[in-house]
Amino acid sequence: MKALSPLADEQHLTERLGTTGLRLTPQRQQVYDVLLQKRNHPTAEEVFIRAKKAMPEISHATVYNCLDALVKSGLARQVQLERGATRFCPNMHEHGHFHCSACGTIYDVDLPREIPCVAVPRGFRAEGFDVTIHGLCADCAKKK
Amino acid sequence: MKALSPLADEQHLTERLGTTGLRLTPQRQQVYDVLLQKRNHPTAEEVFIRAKKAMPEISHATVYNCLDALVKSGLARQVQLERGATRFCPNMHEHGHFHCSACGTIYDVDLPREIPCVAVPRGFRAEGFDVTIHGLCADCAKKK
DNA sequence: ATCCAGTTTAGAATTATTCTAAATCTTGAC
DNA sequence: GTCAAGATTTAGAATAATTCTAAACTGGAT
Repeated sequence: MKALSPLADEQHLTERLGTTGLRLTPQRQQVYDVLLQKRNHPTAEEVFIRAKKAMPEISHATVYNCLDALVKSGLARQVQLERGATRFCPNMHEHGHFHCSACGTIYDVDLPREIPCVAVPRGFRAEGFDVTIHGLCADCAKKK
Repeated sequence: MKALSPLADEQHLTERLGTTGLRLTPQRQQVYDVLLQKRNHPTAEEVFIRAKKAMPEISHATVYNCLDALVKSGLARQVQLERGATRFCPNMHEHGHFHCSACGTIYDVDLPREIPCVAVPRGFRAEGFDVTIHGLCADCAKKK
């Protein structure tokens, strides 16, 4: 019998990965455990360092691969929109962004007039917010 | 008399930059014009390439500097949260993120139960959304 | 046993961003 | 006007983040 991960529910992992045709591997389990163990929104590099402690042979590329696998199968989120270069926008009116997950294009979208108030923790001072919607743009939705 | 930028309102630029103690320079004006001319959420590299056409001696570092200046003085937004490494989060419950602009820490925050519907353009298929609030966390707000 | 697709590995390559030091420009004080 | 201080720009080096590559490994299906 394999040692069960103390954190990740193996069955759940296998199931979720399965939905995207991906396998549960020790590395993916390890990376997932790292995310669960300390929920401080680590970077890929931090995940790599922490995963390496338990699994010294794990490589950089594998951590990226595992993170992709987790994100694709809905087990983790990228806090940032996408990897790669930062994008800029001169539209300072209140608006949100729509990010097409197929072609990567970003569109401005209107936000509803009524913005509900988000409760921030005591002592926090909110200055603004960003809303990003992800999905498929019209062109990519048609092609599917 | 200096050639007036066809797009950027020089007075407005000077004013906004001034609020953060920054000067209006030809490079900043150029970078701002590039953003205004084609609003396709370009990366810094794209801005560099386009700015170079009108101002061949402009350097990479200057483009980054100008973009920073524009963002700091509220003339442009970074579509992504912050530059640098992408962060990951295993919390798949509906929640938003609070990003402290002073220390960079990211906190999970609850979203209101009532999420107003955002109208996406016809044919677009929305799959999910992200909300990020920026401001100061309690610790950093106290220090100010 | 063999094949196949998926996965991992080390390390190279590429891309994105920041840093450095010198040169240039502005502004305000004299 | 002249000068010093500080801000800004520049080219290019340095660093950081991410992706790519080719070879080796794995586990399940034939």
